[in-house]
Amino acid sequence: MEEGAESSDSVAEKVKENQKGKGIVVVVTDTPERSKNNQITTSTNKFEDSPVFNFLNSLSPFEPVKSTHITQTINPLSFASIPSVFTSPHVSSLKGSRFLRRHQLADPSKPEFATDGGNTIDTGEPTIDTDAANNSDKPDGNLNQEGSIDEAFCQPSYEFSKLEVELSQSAVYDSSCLHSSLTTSYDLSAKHSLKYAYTSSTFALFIQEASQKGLYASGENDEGVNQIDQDKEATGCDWESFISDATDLLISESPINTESCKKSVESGESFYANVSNNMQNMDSFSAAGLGEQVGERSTSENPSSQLGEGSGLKEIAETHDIVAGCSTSNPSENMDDEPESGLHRGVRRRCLVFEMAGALRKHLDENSASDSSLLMQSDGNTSSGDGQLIPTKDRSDSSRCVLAGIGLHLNALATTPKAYKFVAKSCTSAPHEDLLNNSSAVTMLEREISTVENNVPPVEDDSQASGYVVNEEITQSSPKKKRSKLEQAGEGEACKRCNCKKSKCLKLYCECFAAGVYCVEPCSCVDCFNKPVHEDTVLATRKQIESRNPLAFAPKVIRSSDSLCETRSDSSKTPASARHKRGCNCKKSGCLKKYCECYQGGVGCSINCRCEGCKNVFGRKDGSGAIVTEVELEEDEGDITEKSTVDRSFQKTAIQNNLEQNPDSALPATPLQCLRSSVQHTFSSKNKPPRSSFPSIGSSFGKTGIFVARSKFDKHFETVPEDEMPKFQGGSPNSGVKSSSPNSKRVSPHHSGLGTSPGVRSGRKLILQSIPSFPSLTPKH
DNA sequence: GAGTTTGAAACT
DNA sequence: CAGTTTCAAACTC
Repeated sequence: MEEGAESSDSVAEKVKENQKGKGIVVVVTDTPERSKNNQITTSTNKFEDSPVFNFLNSLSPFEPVKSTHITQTINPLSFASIPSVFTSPHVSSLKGSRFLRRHQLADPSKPEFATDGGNTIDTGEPTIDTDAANNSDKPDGNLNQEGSIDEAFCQPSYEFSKLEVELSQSAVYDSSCLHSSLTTSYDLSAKHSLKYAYTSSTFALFIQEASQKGLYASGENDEGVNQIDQDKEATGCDWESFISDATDLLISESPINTESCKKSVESGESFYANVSNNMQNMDSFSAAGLGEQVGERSTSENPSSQLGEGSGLKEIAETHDIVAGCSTSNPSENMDDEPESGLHRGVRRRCLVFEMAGALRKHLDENSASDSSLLMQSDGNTSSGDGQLIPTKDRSDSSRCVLAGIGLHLNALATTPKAYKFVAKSCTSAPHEDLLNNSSAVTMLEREISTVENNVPPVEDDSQASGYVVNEEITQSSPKKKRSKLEQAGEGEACKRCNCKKSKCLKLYCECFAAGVYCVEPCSCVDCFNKPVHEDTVLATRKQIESRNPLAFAPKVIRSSDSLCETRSDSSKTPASARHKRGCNCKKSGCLKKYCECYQGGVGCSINCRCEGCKNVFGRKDGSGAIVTEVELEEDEGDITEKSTVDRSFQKTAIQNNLEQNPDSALPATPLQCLRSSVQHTFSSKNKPPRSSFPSIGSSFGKTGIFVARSKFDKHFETVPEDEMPKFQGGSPNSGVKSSSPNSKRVSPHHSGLGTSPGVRSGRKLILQSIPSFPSLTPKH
């Protein structure tokens, strides 16, 4: 295998053989561009002739290894191992210190692709040695970096905004690296020029084969690409802007490549699109993983890498160049292809960038990623693969967020007016801050949704829909709502969230926390720990609280039967359908003020209540109002359809009863609306939904993973509104909990939920199944 | 906006 | 489980 001594021809032959063995190579050679390959080979030959090459050859020991690696690397499974091989100093000699740095940066991509890259390069041709060396170096660097990356990822979503710029930059940088790695790995002998030369279709084919062979990395990339595209269309605006900015910066930085970059960018999209199309098979997860990794890398990016905040675009540009060089392997080669390389670079950047974005999104969307973990694991990041890592990272946000808020958030938001407000706030709020806030808030929601989806496949669609809806609200409708609420209602609350000063927003005192939502700007809390940054803390606290009271985050107000409403609702006062799970202890408010959770929730007091002098408009404990007994509840449960009616009636009654009300409240335009509408309507009373109401609703969902169900709820809500709720509770371990309430308050809903009406519940049962997602909330377990 | 009231949550 | 304290929302001025 010692190629150094061998003539270029012999080397070429070997390369061919190796390529064939790989299979990937075959594809390349087969491609129409084969001529290019020839060219490349010639170039490589030239390169071989070069003193540098000779020098490298003199260092032959490395080369042999390369060849060996190649074979090994071929195995898709052997990702990690390969990289180590080439940590030779050669690279440095050839490329100089600069490369070293970059390598690290560039490397990140390799770890993922490392196997491929290493193989291709090594097998490919001796000339490539430098590249291989680079690659080899890269992997190591990557590994190290990855560790740092993880941490970076851990950063909360909201912080993410801060990092965005850096990320975008770094992402670009990384992306280029990734690309290079991909291309290199696949190109093998063909080399970079060929890669670039390849049409997207060929490339796609090539990738496909590779992917089939087990080149997950490629898959990841592809997905990333797809995601990117999607992201562009869907969410991506921000990302795109970021990316574009970054790219622009980069481009500007590297005058040489500017045009090419632009072109590449343009073509790049299509290119990736093609690739993505071909690659769709790949696990989305893997792609996500890449994105994360990339992002992480970029973020974590070694300081050495220089992307450092201020550092500069220059460095980035350089890195790009370097990366490009790496990918192409030899500067000389690049020289030939420079324009292309430039283009590719640009493409890479952009694509990568998008990938990141896409990956990130995916993470958000796809939290599960269990599968992806495999891929990720190959990296060192892997842990990411674990639910944990994922959560920690962006996803962390998502997952964790989800965990933290999990279903609760959405539920709460959806159901509770506050939630609604919350969303609106984020949307409406001022641009910058709002964006950030929104992002965080949205992300949480999305994440939750995504998590829910992940956890509960069936619901996915719904959840997604809900998620989208939420987004829409935020972006579009929310403002209106906010305004309307805020203005009309005149309540500053819409914007406001919590004002915790001593609880650090880690206790149920905090509405946000109770609702399973992170605190946002509008919050005037002090020393707030209810933020993505402190996800761990939040989760831990949650667990604690839950351990004490499993239903702590469950909805306080349980809607039991609608039928009751109808029957009893006649009193008009009773939204009998719903009851506070624990009941109230009002002594002075007469259950006529929001101090009373029952009143707040728009429900009548029940047996569970220990209130004194109850005058609850919605129903008195004594029974004057509509008090629902367990039996009644159970009976009520039977009718799903009734629920809707009940809700309506309840809403009406609530509205009537409630002096305060926001017209808006009644209108849940938001995606969550459905839930809200049902719920809110009940509360329609004021703009603000009673806090309890939110948390209760949201919480119930959240923990159990109900969240997911929520989407269904929303949809079905009308048809089978309450049933779900009760079920949850019933399904939830705690259903009994309520009963445990101090006064032996029993939660009627509970009853209904549990055993009741089998027929109706079938649907619920499904939901309940999804509920298990609850664990998902605490992926950390 | 500051202060008071209120009752849930948390603590003992 | 009961009593007390802490807390933050709701409310009042």
